[in-house]
Amino acid sequence: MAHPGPAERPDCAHPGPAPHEPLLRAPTYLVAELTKLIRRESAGALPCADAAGRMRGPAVLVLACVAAEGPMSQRQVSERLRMDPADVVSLVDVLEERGYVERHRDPADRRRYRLDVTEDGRLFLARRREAGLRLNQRLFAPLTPEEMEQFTDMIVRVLAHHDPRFTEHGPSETGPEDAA
Amino acid sequence: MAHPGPAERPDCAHPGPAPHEPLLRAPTYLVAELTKLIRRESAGALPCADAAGRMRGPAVLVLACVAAEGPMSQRQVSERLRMDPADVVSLVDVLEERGYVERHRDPADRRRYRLDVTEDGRLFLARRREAGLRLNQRLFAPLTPEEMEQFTDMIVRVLAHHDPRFTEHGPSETGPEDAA
DNA sequence: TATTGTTATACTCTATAACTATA
DNA sequence: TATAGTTATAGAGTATAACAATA
Repeated sequence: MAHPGPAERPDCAHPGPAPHEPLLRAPTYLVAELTKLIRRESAGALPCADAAGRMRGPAVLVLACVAAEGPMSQRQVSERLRMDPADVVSLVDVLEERGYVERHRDPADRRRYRLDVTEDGRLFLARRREAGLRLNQRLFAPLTPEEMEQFTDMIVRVLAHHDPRFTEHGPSETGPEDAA
Repeated sequence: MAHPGPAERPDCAHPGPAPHEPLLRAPTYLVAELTKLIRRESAGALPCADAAGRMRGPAVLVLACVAAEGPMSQRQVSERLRMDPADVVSLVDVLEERGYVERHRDPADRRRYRLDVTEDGRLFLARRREAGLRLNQRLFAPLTPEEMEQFTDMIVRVLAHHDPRFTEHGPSETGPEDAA
């Protein structure tokens, strides 16, 4: 075929450039597209350290959480990361199998585990973090460092407005209702 | 009051409002959290116009695309929205079933369809768009209009750097490699 | 285009076991 | 003790979205 252009649209010469205008300014659409871009660019760019290719986003998140906040229970992980407790189970399974965390029963409350990061876990996390920095540089190359700062600040502010996890000083009493 | 706030634990150093610092500044993590927030806030806030609850994100996207850029083929839709052609099929099925678009064979090339939006389709889109605006106001309440503008601009710039669909004047020859 | 199937993620529901509080 | 209520984990199952293989 000669060209894949629209047959009967003389005013639209180019085959597939930009998505339609109204969407181009819809923040939720843009965030969704950005997420898809991140997914595409992340593929293969981050160490997964697993023949089966596990150790993806959520698993790394759990590992980072335990590494940063010290020994904690699975319940606490699920609260910090706002993940479903049911999903944390299998993620910790993977981490434990890889030797990145260890499950010990908490003697104070034997219902819960005490998750401990291993040295291997910290090593993996360090490698992953470095790869993440390179990825970010590539991903957000068009933004100046100041803009990058503004960008993350704005997201944190939006998140904090709806989610007490992102407030500076712990869960506050003010919520989304204030400005709604 | 159903705040899923972290449980107060006297034996834990700081019972833990905010996720750990390194993550708090990682843009890709923040974007992922923002996406989850959008999902949560969107639930029930947008008209789905379907007993089965279809007409979700992707279907509306396809409808908006056809509505904004005029009659086009499914292949063109998949290119504009960077969706898998296989997924466009079932989305158009839903839209057709709802009476929002019509499939006509393109007389110029009978292999492809010519998708046309119906009046019902435009009506639904208008309602949906209005609900979307209200949702955005609630979602991004902490940002000033200027910041909102900067925010969307920055995302578009980042997207354009990796994806020719988002360049102003159609697919250009310059790509991510230029500044990488 | 269409069909079929796979995978990742997020969420729902239920079950079991261990804890807490109280009579 | 006994009883009831709560919490931590586990497991099965569902829904959406992205994607691969093939007709």
